[in-house]
Amino acid sequence: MSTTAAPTSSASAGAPSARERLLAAADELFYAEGVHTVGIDRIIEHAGVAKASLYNAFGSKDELVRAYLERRRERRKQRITDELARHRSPRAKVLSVFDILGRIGSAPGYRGCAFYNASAESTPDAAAVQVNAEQRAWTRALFTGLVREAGVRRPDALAAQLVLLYDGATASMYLDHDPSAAAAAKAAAAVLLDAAT
Amino acid sequence: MSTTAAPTSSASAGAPSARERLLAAADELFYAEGVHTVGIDRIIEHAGVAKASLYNAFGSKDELVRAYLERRRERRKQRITDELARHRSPRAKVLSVFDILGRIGSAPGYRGCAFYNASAESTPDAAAVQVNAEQRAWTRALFTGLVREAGVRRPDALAAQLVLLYDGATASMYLDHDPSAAAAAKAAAAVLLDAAT
DNA sequence: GAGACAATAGACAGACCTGTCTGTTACTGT
DNA sequence: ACAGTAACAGACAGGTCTGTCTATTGTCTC
Repeated sequence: MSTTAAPTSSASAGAPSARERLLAAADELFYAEGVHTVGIDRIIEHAGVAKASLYNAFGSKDELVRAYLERRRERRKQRITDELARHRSPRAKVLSVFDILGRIGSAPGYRGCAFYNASAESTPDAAAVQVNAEQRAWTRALFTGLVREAGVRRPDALAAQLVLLYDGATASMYLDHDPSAAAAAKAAAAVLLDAAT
Repeated sequence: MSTTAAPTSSASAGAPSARERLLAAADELFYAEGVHTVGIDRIIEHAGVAKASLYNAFGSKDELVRAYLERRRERRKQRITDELARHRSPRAKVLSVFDILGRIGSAPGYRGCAFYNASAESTPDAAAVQVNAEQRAWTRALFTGLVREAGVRRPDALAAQLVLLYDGATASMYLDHDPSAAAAAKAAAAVLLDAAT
């Protein structure tokens, strides 16, 4: 016991733990090729870790998928809240979300929404479906709050439309290999916002 | 030879051919559970057909997936062109597309875009990805043409936004189990259309 | 130095998948 | 009546997948 660092996170200056290397490998391979296509063996090989370590740390592949998506979810939330803090008006905050989307979609190796993709590959009871639902609820609540702050009469209705643009931009950037969909979504969001205020 | 009906389609009054029963089973099972989850054995059992008949008719599972998606694609095109013929103005035609979407999303067993879902489960060289790209190009061209008819200055830009709403509504209806997303998309489309004309 | 502990490599079981192949049955046109 | 054809049932091969288990190595604390 004593003050030994927990094995689930890296020691302050040491090499990353097996758990973290597994998460990094999962993040890379699952996103690039899909949670179904990528098998356990490729994950552990890429992480340089024994199979028993994976099952010791996560218990099953499904739980590894959950941890992979949860980490993405936290990252996305952080990125959005950080960006929102840089703007004052609710209008600018809403529009800046689409700027983030554009930067995400321009990154090399972009393959669309990790949550949607993992859900589409899974059975309805899988962890991916749960995490996806959580992420969607968070995004919708975010837009609803911002739109309400902007003084829109019926915030739910406009927020739902902004979510449509958000989802649509995500899909279009991926399937059409065209990050400009985010800018189109931003322009549409501006029109809808102005029409509602 | 002579005037024998081709084995690929049913005789005028006879029972459906093995090929058609396979397509019907594929349409049902692939859409409901995913092209990866559903194996060959379940398809042929559901169709009441021998395995050799499947490989004789389609050659591989991937080609069965292609045929399944191509059929869906034709059905969707037909449904939209039929609906468009019932309206006069380009504006009404555009908006009616979202009415169709709402009816599709309200049907029991709706599970989102068959093309996207199959693509997300497949490797980039799979038939699903090709058919998906074709379907997207068709939809985009449809909107572009209608918007041009409506006299919009830059039809491509508005058409891209309508595609965003189309994709977004498809995703939202599925993931949030809420067909009203189509109505929200229709309302947003009306605002964008009016702002552009 | 000794024991505890975490991680290692890798074999293994059991299930599932695609695709091939053999042999049989039923129908259809001449 | 008979040849040709389509479909049938089902075994089989060869591969992949998840998850378990054994046995070994290295490291850290007392």
